[in-house]
Amino acid sequence: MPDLTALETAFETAGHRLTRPRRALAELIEARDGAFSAADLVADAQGRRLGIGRATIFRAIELLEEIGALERIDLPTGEHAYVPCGPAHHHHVVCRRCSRSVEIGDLGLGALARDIARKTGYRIDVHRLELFGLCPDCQLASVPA
Amino acid sequence: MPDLTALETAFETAGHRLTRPRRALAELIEARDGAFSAADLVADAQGRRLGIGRATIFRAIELLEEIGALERIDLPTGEHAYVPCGPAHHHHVVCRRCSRSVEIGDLGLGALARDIARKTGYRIDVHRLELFGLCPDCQLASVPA
DNA sequence: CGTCCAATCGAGACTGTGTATCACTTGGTT
DNA sequence: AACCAAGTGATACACAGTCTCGATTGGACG
Repeated sequence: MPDLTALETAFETAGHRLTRPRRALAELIEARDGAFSAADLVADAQGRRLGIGRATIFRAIELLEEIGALERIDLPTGEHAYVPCGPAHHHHVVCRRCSRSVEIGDLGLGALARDIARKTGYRIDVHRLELFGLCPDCQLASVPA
Repeated sequence: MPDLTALETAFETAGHRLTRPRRALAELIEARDGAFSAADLVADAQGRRLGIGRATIFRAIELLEEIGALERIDLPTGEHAYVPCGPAHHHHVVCRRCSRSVEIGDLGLGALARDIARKTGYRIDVHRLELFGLCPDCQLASVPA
């Protein structure tokens, strides 16, 4: 059973069935190459008449999130988006135009969080850093001068 | 017209009318002393039979956010919460039990963002850092040993 | 390779958050 | 006191995400 994409493999290695809808969704997500909303995925699936139900799409997203193959991003608008990623602790830089994103490592944030814990007295369990801007391509495209 | 709370003052100085519903909401928010959801505020208002419409509550939250007197927090659960704050750039540490929160300054994050921009080639416009954990009080309360 | 069943699915009802509309009210200015 | 733009409440609406349930299926096992 070769030719499994990263997300398909993620389903399998986490001990979940590799069903037809899940394969199709993995493909759609990987074809997007960047952050996407649940609505994007629903639209993609409907557009290709794959016959995949809305609930299945939300369930797949939820599952991939639990597995750690997908992470939820909170856009500045308040909407949710999801971006494929590896399981290690990291953060994302998301292009606000094309939604392509890159992972960045911890970059000293863990130490910063400890520092903040010490100063505030809080015990910090979770931190989230998200950065938004323009990717190199979109910078070029938006500076016609 | 003395005795204006911080949020009431925020409405006024931003050039908006200080109406009865807005005063009441400012009071409710300040009484909460921490992060709250829109639903919390709706419940508070209904509980006190203030006769304030749902739409008015959402409009007040939106307005306070524009003014910079309130900031939206994206909880790890995906829900939205709001926390009163000053207009300067800062971040929040939120207690996941009691929702009380403290502001922290930039703490070198601006420099970190520039560093990330250089490494990734992205032009970074917005960054958001949110930290969640237990405040000192809730740590005490949850360690009965 | 056929059986089997727990995992999964699709359809559609439902909940909750947030927005839009519109006729009515009111703060605050003159 | 009069005026009117800003604001309000009721209500309908749009959309994200969840739940239920009967039907389907992946893949394990013989």
